[in-house]
Amino acid sequence: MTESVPPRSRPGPRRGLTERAILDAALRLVDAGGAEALSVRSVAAEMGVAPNALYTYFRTKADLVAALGDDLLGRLDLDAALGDADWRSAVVRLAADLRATLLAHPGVVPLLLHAGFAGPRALVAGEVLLELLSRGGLPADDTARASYLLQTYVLGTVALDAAELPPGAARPDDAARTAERRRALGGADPALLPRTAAAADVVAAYNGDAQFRWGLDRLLDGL
Amino acid sequence: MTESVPPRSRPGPRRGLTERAILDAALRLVDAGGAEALSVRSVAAEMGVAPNALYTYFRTKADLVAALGDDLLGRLDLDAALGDADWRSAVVRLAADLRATLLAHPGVVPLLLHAGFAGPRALVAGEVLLELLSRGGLPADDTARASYLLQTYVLGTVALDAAELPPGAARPDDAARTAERRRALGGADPALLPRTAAAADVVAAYNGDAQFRWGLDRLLDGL
DNA sequence: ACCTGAACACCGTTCAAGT
DNA sequence: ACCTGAACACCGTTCAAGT
Repeated sequence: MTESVPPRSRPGPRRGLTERAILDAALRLVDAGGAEALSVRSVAAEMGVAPNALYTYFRTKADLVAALGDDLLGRLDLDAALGDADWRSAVVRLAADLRATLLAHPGVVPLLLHAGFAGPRALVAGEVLLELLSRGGLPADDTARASYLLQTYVLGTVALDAAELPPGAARPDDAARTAERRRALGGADPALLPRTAAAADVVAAYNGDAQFRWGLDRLLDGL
Repeated sequence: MTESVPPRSRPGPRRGLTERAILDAALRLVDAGGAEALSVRSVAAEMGVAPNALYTYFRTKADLVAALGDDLLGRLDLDAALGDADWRSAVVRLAADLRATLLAHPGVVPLLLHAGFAGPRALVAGEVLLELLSRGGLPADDTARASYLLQTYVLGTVALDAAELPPGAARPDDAARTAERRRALGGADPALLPRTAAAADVVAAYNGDAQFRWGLDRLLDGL
């Protein structure tokens, strides 16, 4: 009998290969294996296409990474923050949302930090933060600087937390966090670093979210 | 006439290839070409040895990167901070030193963020920060959390700033910063992002260091 | 317009061998 | 102990060609 069409491996368009599907596949890979599991070739393999097929949708790998990061920022619930009558709790809500969204995909964090926050979704989120702060009645210049301050705080926190999260693993509980912090102290002699040894217990005893909100409150108190 | 020893390309030990020299070469490459200019092979080429020669000194590239980051933290002037009679100005001094040290080598920043701050030099610097904060008379638990807060702030600031610094270029002045911020807004319609457009001018009008110290002061006020 | 195959100049790392 | 040469399984990207 004559061969019918070979399953699917000839040139030409395919439905199913879209920008959206590529970003979903990329996020899946990063979630499973961390930032270094993301390559043009691994994404292509995940989608069952030739590596260079992706260049129809993204000009370079850097563009793909930027789009992946911005896509994540597009998932923030900006309306929820804008709808909060109290400006300060609205800011806390937005900051916590950003933190949770990024830590749900810790492998993306180093990619995002390297790429910067210049995508369209990032700009919109920044605009919302400025709106919320302006409701607080700060002097105009302070609003701009406070926005920058808040962004750096959230990013710094997320960066440090994400660096501790091994790819593909479940979020560690408090006990695991404590163990990890102690491990990070490594072979260092606790007698030489008495305050560090003590602080590791204190910080680890709070879960990351409580620690995050404590710092956020201190920061808002200073404004 | 008979050939004397070929210049130097045979197996066997060489003086000049040391951990220190490797880190210096690596830093030179990162300074010149950014984080992606750092490869095991590029460092080896810079030193005139075979790529695998480096594996005598570092088990993996990740180990080399971690050592590079920690080496930078070892350049902090901890004694200057400890010698400052006023605890608050000592903290500001240490934070500014850290920021300046990292931004002097912006290409290292993404590497450092990914690797975390778990090296011996990082631990010692953290210990000093805790010491300074404890002089401030905070409750013991707050000292630990304030230390974490300060670290995240400095890191976040540096990460955002470093993402804007092109590798190999001179530190941009205020005019260049303003132009860059406007460019980052890209094709975005300023009418849709009115507050962002206004804030870009405000933030860029301050140099990064003044902005950094403003945030640091707000933060310390909240403690 | 959208995809494939083949190729280019790279990677990090390992292994056997030389000094 | 310290280095080289050669090889392995990878990269991102480009180019010509097929539908």
